[in-house]
Amino acid sequence: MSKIFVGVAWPYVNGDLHPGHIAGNFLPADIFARFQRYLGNEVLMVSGSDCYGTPITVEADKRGKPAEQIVAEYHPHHLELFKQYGISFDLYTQTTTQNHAETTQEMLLNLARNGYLLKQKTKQYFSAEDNKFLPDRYVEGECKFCGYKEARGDQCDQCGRVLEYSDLKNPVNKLTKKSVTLRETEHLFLNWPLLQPFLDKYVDTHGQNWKSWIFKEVAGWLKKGLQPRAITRDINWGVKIPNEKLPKELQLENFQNKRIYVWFEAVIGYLSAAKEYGKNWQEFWHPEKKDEVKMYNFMGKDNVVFHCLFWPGQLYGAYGDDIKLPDVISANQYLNLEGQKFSKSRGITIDSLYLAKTYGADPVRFYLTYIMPENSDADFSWEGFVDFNNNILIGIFGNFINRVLKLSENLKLVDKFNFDNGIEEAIHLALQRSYRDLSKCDFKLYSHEILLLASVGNKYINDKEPWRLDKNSGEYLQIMSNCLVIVLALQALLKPLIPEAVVKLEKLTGVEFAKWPDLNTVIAKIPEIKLSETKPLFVKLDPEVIKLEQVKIFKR
RNA sequence: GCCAACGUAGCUCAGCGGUAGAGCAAUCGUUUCAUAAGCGAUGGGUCGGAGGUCCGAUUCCUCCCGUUGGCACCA
Repeated sequence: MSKIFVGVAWPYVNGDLHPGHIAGNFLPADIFARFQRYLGNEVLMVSGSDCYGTPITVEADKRGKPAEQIVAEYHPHHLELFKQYGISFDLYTQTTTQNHAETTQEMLLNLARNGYLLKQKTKQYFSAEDNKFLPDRYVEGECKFCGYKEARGDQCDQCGRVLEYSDLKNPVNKLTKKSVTLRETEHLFLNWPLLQPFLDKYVDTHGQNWKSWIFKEVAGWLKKGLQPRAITRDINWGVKIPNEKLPKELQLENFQNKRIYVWFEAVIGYLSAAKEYGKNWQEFWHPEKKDEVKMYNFMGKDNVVFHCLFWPGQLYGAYGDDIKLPDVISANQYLNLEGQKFSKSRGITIDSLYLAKTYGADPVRFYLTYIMPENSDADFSWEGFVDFNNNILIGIFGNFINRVLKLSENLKLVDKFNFDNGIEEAIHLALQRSYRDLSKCDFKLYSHEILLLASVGNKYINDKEPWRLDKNSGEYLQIMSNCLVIVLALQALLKPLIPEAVVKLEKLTGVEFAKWPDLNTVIAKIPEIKLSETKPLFVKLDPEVIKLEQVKIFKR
């Protein structure tokens, strides 16, 4: 038995999560965690709400509420969503805990002690009337490139360019429209050039386990050379700087109005959440032998550099060889909706909770995996979903289960029978390939593999036409035994993907698999089968659903 | 602008140096055990564009076009 750490990128709590978050982060992580537990490994799966940073304060200002209240409002929404989708976290916490603050400060102090921090002056927008610095998001002005009047301090929404300070004309405070000026401010920086030799080596050894596009992207960053990066900023919402504990030369003026930067702090949640979970967290993060633990991180493509470079760099810089580093970075591209980006403000979205409640968590989980954006952006379309539900999930998979169970009623089953041509091999292959795909985090491939087996089953039963035979004949028993092994194999294979449906299926067949089985284990279960009255596992959808749901998205 | 990824049948994608593949959709045929599901067959692609390397390129190289992410104060 080995230990498996599953860390999922921490989402902001400034709004509800859309199906893209599920497909890109939470679902792959959950399938993987369930798979590992199913293998008998000890899994610790954690994540939590990323509570700090400007997106939260922006939302808070917009709504005229304190940031704490935004967090308090959305965090429970996320918890409810995970419950609905069966995302099996061992702990889903938030970054506002005392434990997280202490862990973050400890890491910062360690980095200072190990000589990886610098103090540097930078320029930042300053509002004289408020007597405070403003994050770039709070500043707007005219874009130098396209003339757009409401360009944000960091980026122009019209032409999409990243803006430097000199690129924004007539900058003003977005909220009060009073003009702002650039002023010098003092911050702590992480001295990345000092950590680059370590990261070159880390990526060289660990990058083999990553998808090639991730590896190439990270290699591109290293090739350009890392630059020092600020780890504190002028804001009042965040983890406080342990200023008095820092060496004199690193102490900051006016530190009461500064906080630790979110990019630096949020990832530390992987470590602090493990501590909060308690028990044997040290065995995950400080194992006696490094290869007793495998550490996996799941995220969207926007987060790659933070997990592939910055996070391992922070860990190594603070703890040296005394800490476990992430092994596998599994990042996904984005999910679009009906060919467009998800956008809450433009209404291009689906209420994730409604989706699972209305259509069932399992059909949605299966569909999202079937189209998972692993190597390129993918598209959720209602036509695609209904088509998948009716023709693939029910037509191929559900229907096969149903017809076999109906035909097998009242049969006396034994585990001595002969496999017909190709059946044994098809099952063996499905078990073997699914194991391989899940181990490599190729979830889409895994879902396709399973459907292939159901398809083999449909062809087989069609060729054999058992309904023409005498139910008491040996040949009938033989055919149905072949079919039932396929059903049991499907049941076993689908456990990490559609847990609720598998529980229903277990009740129908009377068989359970406590551990990921091999072919012989599946065969051995045949005599244990006790069929209950067969009921369909999934609900067929009226194609009218497509239009009804699309109207909700495109009503404006 | 720079660093990367992606662009293959109507749709979703696999293939990544040797005469273009799968699933779904479409058309035709067929079965009735099954949620009118299943099975078989057929049609459908100058593999984003232009050059280049090679006996041979969807597959390697260069450039271009389109989409996406990142580019250090969004994480």
